[in-house]
Amino acid sequence: MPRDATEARILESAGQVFSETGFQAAKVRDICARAGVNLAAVNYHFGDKLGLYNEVLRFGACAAGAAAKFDPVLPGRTPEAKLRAFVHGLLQAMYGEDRPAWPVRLMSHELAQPTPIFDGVVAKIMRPKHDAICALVAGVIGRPADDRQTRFCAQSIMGQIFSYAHGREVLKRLWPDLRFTPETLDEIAAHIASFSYAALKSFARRNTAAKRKHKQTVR
Amino acid sequence: MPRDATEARILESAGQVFSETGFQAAKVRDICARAGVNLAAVNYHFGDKLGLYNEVLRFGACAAGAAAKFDPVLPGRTPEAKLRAFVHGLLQAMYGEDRPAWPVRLMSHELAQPTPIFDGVVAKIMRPKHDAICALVAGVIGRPADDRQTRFCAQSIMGQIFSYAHGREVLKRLWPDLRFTPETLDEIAAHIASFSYAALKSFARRNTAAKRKHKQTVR
DNA sequence: ACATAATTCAAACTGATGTTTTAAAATCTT
DNA sequence: AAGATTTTAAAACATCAGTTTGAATTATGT
Repeated sequence: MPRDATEARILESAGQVFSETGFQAAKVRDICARAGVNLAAVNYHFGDKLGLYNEVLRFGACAAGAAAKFDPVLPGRTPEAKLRAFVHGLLQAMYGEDRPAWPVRLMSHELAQPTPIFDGVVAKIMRPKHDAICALVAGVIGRPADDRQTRFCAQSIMGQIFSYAHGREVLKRLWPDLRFTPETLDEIAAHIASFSYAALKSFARRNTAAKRKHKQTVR
Repeated sequence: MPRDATEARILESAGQVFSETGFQAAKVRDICARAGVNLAAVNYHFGDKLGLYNEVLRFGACAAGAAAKFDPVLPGRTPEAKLRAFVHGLLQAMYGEDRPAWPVRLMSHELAQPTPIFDGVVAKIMRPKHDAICALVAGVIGRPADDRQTRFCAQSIMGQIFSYAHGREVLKRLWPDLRFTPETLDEIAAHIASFSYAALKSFARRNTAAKRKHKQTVR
């Protein structure tokens, strides 16, 4: 929500600087220099450094959240296709070529040390994704959406996805050749989807088997 | 490797403070106050703030790495049992009741903004785990250890495990009731192992089927 | 017990950095 | 176009925080 060109430029450079160094270590002088604006502009437009950070975080989270537009229904698609679309949407939002890289890195800092804004980000951005994946998982394994097994499965799927974001510095060292081209993104999404769907199907089989056995013993 | 009581106290409090706020935002005055030592002690014993941080990181990484003692052979066990032992070992190292919580949080900060030390940590601590899980995966799915599919599977497993560490602030908000008791740790390890093993087996089936088909067409 | 070295302490120092100030320039309003 | 308001500019301010200093204290070795 930048109101004019100056604020927009500050917001953009602030996103970069904050994401590189975190809130504390980021220097207002750096941000202003990169934005090509005067030092006082930050205080004038955003009150203080923290005010700017809040705005940046909200801005970045909204951008990322909006990018991961997930059609939870996709009528007529198989659960695996839905899962794959979901995973791909999130990966795209984080690693897409048209996406700036800084919102993800900013989130890494928030994960390490959440600011008060983080609550809102989780509630508005993460929670919907989480609920969507829980519903999808629940449908496949045949358990309620708030079931313990359902949640562990949802965590397993989310964990795989975000490992490519928050574990990128490890990945970069363990697998330096991996490039995040659009094709690779497709490949990763396909992998996570088929990996997870196979696991879910196995759980589904086990669950129905257990249910049948339970029926038998009750009878 | 603290040489005396003062250094040990500084190291301990520094671990806490650094893990709470990251390197830059951590204040030497805080660290010294918590340790109950004079402000100058840090510079006297560790040269400067960065020297202390290096020592803390090395100390924490070693402690965590040593704790995750994984017997990669475990002769006679099934692959799934091995996988479960592996997962449990890592979770235990990160969340075990006897483990201090700060090394994990410190790693979160390093993931967000690696220091030069991080290279060494990955090489010495992460790489062995990664290689071990790659070998295990390779054995199950019937592909080489440096195969692309193998690596994606390894990433999927590692991602699930570390999601409980680096995603804890999200998890805390999305699933506030979850408590990390020893029983829960067992439960999570069992879940990740069976989730992943089911996925791996499915890949194994698909791979052998593809191989057979390939043979057929070649013939 | 003494001398030497090692450690601890309180205080001061220095540079960095967020913020404020005051004036000039630009923009908008009527 | 004139005046008012908003925006930019350069410099100064004030505080915070890592480091240094030199004296006081404690430990060590002979």
